[in-house]
Amino acid sequence: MAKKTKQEAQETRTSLIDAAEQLFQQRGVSRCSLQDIAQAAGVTRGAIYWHFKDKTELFKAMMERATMPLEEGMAAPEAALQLSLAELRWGWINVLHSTVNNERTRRVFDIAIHRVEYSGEMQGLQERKLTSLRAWRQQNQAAFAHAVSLGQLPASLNIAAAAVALVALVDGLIHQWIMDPQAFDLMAVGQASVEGFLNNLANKAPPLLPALTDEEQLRLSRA
Amino acid sequence: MAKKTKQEAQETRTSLIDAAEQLFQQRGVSRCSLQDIAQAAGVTRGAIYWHFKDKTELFKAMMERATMPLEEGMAAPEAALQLSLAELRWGWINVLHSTVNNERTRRVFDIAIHRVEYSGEMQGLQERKLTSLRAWRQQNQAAFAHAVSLGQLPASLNIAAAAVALVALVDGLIHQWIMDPQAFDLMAVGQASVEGFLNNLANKAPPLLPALTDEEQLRLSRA
DNA sequence: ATATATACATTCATTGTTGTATGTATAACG
DNA sequence: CGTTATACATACAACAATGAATGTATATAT
Repeated sequence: MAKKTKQEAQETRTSLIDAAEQLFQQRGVSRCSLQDIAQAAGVTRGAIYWHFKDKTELFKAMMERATMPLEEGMAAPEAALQLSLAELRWGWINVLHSTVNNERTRRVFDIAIHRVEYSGEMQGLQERKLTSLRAWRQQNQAAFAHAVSLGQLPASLNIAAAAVALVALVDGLIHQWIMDPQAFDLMAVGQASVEGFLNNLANKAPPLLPALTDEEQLRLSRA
Repeated sequence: MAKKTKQEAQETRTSLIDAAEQLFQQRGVSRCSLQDIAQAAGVTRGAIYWHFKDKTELFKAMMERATMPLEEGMAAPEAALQLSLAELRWGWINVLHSTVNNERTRRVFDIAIHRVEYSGEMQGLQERKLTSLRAWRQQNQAAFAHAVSLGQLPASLNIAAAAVALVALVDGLIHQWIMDPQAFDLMAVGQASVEGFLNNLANKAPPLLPALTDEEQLRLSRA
């Protein structure tokens, strides 16, 4: 067939990624062939092998297209040291907002969570995700440290543990919602949860529950 | 070859599931063949097809063997209505404990989270997971309702949202830890987080952060 | 205007995997 | 003690998917 103009080639590339996004979500990454993707995009496998080395590279391109805007939303590391709690909250709310309102983000989250195996060629992607997670934790921890220095949070706060927990909370909420979107309102519950969490960090109220009983401690110690 | 005794057959079945568990985690479910599994177990594919209908059934058997004890840990639904907050905490701590200390639980969590695609034949497993999640939420919500009726928690509490958040928190912590076990101490952070969360439910302290500014609200409303 | 690189389509060979069919030695059963 | 169901091993057929090789028409550069 005829050679396409550069712009047309870019459109082909885009529609290939679009098709992959759809099919990956529907059938799972390993369960849809390059033939399927090419056909859905209205081209042949030749086009895929022209634009991408193999399925893994196509997958990476798809992920990058969707996660790039989110990564930008995470401020530069130097700036993180100066992040206020209000800015931190704003960052998390933004992530939730784009999860709910951006269809592409939602689809790609679903793919990354449920439709791909992080093994073999895809192993690198898990490490990338890990790096990203650590960056989130670092940023939150730095913001907590800053808030402590301002006297906004108590010095006794375990900022590392708090950062882990907050990231886990939002990550968990997104997971739950992706799996079961009509179960709850992610924006509402998410915002309330994050604010409640931050509130609690400043809270020095007496514990609601007594410590674990001796018997409970004992049961835990028995492997 | 020779026919095995019934006990030997059960041992074969067990070692097949063992081998699958190992290989699924190492290479991902779709990336390891029945040939691989059989070879690792010291038998041939014939043995697999004798004990299981296909790879999906083998996978299900593997999951069930590992999650059964955990599901038992979740009390019966009638009992859930009477669960105290202390018992709720105990249940969560137990899940964390078995995540950290039971190697099989850890491996299967890793497989369920990172090494399998929930599509096609595996779709049913995601729904099973969903059912389980909803049960967890239901149980927590019921416990919160009970605590409200005892005056332990304020009547103004949104118990449904609180249940979602607590499940998300623990689920998120487990996810993070499975992905990056040396990043933090799951038992310590988990226990502190759960207790902090429960504490916060009873807390009526003034908010740490002001409401979102008008400009922030506006930015969210722009899709 | 010509040459060359581009953007694919087409074809082919190879391989891995699955499901099934069949073989077989023996444990279990009456 | 003979029969039968069992617990696999072996062999076979069929397909699906990949990657590479090749073909080709045309944008693009010179």
